[in-house]
Amino acid sequence: MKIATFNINGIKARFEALQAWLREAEPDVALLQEIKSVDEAFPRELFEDMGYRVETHGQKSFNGVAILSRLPLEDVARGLPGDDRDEQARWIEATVIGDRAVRVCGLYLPNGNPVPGPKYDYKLAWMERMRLRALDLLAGEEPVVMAGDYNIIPQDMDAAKPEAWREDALARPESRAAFRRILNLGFTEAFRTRVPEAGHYSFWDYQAGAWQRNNGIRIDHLLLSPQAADLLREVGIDKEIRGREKPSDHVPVWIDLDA
DNA sequence: ATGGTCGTTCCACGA
Repeated sequence: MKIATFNINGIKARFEALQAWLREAEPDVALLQEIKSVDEAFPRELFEDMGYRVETHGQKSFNGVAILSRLPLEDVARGLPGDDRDEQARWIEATVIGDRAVRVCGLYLPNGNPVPGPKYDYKLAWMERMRLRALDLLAGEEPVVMAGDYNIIPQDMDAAKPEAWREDALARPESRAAFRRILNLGFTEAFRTRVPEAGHYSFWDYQAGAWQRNNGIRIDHLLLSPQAADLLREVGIDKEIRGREKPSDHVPVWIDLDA
């Protein structure tokens, strides 16, 4: 079961590039972030015609997450529990029925800038809510994959210029600690556990020729429950996508599970 | 050393 996460930065601007990547990469499951679309405006037929089931959790203009799956989905749930007043569309879950059933969570974690401020407070509060949801999911003792745009640079080795991110919400010690609190529950960060070297990124800013200078950061992650980590076969980042016409500023990150 | 770019929606904001 190949599962990918991809922040597409707007479905209207990206559907052609997304279709091209799906045809080549052939993921069984694609967890999308920043669809920037309400559910009714998402061009679901384009993907259904390619054999994908489509589940969206959108909102107008900003945020929005989706699941594309060519395997059956069960028990779709929308929204991160823990705050009924939170109207931002950043979390979607479903159970994918492959050789094994895998619970997948697609997430778009708040950016949190500027620091300090209400957006940073929201980020940290959101991460605590995510930690509680992760704890619940672990109790099921089943394969769980939580994947998406975490807006977290886990370590300095995950940035080409770590000093440039020192005061940024993506790299602040409190942000990194909140990320580790989730990992420390017993999750495995799939890419880092298989690739120990620095210099692998998933995002390059549109500005200042970041791509051309390889000034990137690694902020898109897949976290595996112990039962999912047992099934891990392979990891990858589809870096070359970033060099194409009309790219997202993120590229797909994926895993292959024996499931 | 600095500024720089997109996407969506509407003429600004978020990243």
